[in-house]
Amino acid sequence: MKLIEARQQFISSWGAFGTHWGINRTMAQIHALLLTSPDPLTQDDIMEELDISRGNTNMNIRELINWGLVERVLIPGERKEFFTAEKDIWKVVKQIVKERKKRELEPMLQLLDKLENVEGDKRDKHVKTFIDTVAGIKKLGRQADKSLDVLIKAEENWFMGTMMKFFK
Amino acid sequence: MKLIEARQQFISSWGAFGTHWGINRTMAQIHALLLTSPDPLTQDDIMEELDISRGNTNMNIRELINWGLVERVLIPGERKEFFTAEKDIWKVVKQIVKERKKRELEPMLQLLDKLENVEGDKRDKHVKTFIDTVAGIKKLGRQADKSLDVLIKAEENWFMGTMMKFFK
DNA sequence: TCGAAACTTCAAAATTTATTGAAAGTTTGG
DNA sequence: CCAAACTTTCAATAAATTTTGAAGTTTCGA
Repeated sequence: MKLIEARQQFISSWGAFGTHWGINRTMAQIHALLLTSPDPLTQDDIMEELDISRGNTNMNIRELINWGLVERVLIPGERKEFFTAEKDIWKVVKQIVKERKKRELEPMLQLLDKLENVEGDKRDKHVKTFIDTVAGIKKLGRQADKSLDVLIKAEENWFMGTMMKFFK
Repeated sequence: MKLIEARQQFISSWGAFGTHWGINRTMAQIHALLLTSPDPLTQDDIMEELDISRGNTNMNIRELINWGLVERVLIPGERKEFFTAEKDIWKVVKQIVKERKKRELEPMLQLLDKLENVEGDKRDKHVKTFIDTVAGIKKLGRQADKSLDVLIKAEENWFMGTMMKFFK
């Protein structure tokens, strides 16, 4: 398979993959493009490669920067801004975990705390089922939260090495 | 907070939560409704509680059954079918991990295997960056795949207990 | 300070995804 | 076997999301 073809397939699959994870297709494709690009690209490069509009490109680059996955690069003597993606996949994973934890897991845990204090008699099976379900999710959620904190701080070699050894 | 209100909030939040994870709102809401329901419900109960159409309800129940999160229950003397959700959250998590691994991670790894065999000279930095990126994702992906296999087979107490102790 | 290049914004349009509801299909009990 | 009760399907519709592109703003060099 030729590079051009392989790269296109990677970009397109990464985009489709992203949509299963609540990330929009274009954002994932821009990320894939930058991940496989040896040098930083300009907004115009990205527009052209992916055949998307200026506005769309701009918005999604900005969003990738918010996620900490892409950064602006200034190239001396160039007026335009260039963009580059973090290539160390372990760092990428940690960054995504960190953001999603903050944006999704933590608010959910806060909500569950509130919901657990529902009024009513636990002898009522409706009340009991509700409280037990919420408590169960909360317990697992808190454990996951702590485990993810460790992952976020860990070095790849240590974390993965230990995981593999540990779980044989 | 009253039960009715708390439950509505739970259902609605679970639905919103689902949309960030590639699960449609209604499917997540039906799941939340069943999770917090002490007894099995019929399709009509679900339609009424969530105020959605018969077709929509039916499709999403079927999808939840495909995911292994909900099952049909036959109640003696009743003509209608009843549905109930697995209440053990650890089992729910394992089931979701198992399905997503199969549906998403495994196909992605297969693709990466193929893409890594791109033609070309590694001294070309475009080729090199592409191969290195793909290889990096693949390596981490394979490790994640194995770790998830362990999780899927594990008991909650063992797994979470070890995680917490281990990572202190 | 000005002008052009670069960047950002956002309302409207296009696309994608979810939902409805009526028709077709099944199952069950008499 | 028939009719009633229930379930499933799917084309049409509605809703949500993404994309566009042109107008507006900022930045930089001369």
